[in-house]
Amino acid sequence: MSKKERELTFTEVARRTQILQATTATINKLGYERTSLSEIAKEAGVAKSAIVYYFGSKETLLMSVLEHAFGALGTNIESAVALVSSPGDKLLAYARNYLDFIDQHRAELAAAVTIVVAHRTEDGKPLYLMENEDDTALLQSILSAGMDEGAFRRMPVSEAAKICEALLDMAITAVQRNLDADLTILKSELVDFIVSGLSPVSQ
Amino acid sequence: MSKKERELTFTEVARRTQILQATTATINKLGYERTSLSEIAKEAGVAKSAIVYYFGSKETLLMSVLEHAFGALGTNIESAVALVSSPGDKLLAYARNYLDFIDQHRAELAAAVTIVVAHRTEDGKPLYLMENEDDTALLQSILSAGMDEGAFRRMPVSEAAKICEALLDMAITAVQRNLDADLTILKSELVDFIVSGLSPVSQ
DNA sequence: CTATATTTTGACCGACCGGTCTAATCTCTT
DNA sequence: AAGAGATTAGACCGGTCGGTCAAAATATAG
Repeated sequence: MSKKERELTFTEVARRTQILQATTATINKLGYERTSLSEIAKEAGVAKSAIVYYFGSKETLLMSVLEHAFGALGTNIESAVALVSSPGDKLLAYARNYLDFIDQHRAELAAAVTIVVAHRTEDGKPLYLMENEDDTALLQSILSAGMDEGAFRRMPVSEAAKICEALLDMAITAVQRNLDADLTILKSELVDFIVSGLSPVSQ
Repeated sequence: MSKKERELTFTEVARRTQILQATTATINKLGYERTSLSEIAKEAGVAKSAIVYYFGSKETLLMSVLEHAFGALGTNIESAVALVSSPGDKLLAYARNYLDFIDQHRAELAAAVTIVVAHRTEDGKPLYLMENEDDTALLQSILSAGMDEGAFRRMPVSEAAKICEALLDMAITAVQRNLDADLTILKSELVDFIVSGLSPVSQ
């Protein structure tokens, strides 16, 4: 029963989940810089070497937190967008699901964004400066289709997508500031501003 | 001729300027995490202890970089806004000066924002999560006046100001990604989006 | 020139980091 | 029960960090 044969043993899954959750909690409690392997181990109630045993390195652990959080967010949005057909509705579904998901998964996303903002790759670059076009592919296709059929005003699709993402991400920043923040007003105003900013009849 | 009597000796000003510039250069070259006192000293061509001699601590040095960059930005915007009278014109002056200043002081602002995003205070909180309402006081007053006279649509002033700031800050992120980035399109689209998003006749 | 204050340096310190290693323990299979 | 592999804990390592310190170098003043 070696590790190679069985992909995931019971204890392995349990420990990994436990450590991932402890990592999220530690990041939200202490911030990125103070989140050392020792602190995560203390939070999880295991030895520091247990973390390395299950994740190989701190880097891998942090990337696992990212995959967990953003993977769920992406899946959620994709299925929500697929339920409607017009670009206007798709954009609304995208924005509202994005914001609602943040609202409902505060700890995971706050920790994930803390990592994205603070973690550096070997060459010293933070992850948030390395986003590629693929990350906004769905949004870009919605915007592009909407501009073609006149639902949105004409503007460079790449810039429009970045603007929408930047606005939606404001909700995560708000949660980072205060995990219990009331997002009601912000969510509503962000959706309104995006719609208004893309409106073809404005001015 | 003690330091207490004379506020700023000649060599003191020169060394401080030299070290501040070396700090900016090192941050943009190596990123925040690798910017140690040793690296800054190497870049400046002085001993590590000379930095501590002139700035007291790394923390104070980094805060000095911030004051230098954001102080100049704030002054610039304030005088530009004061030149026009209508809220619509003031908002345009605010946005365009903000973006042009970024365009023309890329190194200083990229380094400053890198610090704001990555540096942690004693309690582990990053500076960008500690912005207070005062930072957007001017913008809020412009937006408030514009809503009162119907130049902008009605919406919560605090949220509107945060949204505008977030959009304008996209230009700094672009510069952080690439110090030589062409900001022409982004600047223009950001101004358009802000105007469009605040337009009272949209929908 | 001498003495006094300022500036500069490099060796050094304690703390903490991510990660390794070894030995002990636990959990199965037989 | 026994042996094998999986799991755990804790001591330990090399390296880097921010910062200190005492001495050396440099200027300034009388």
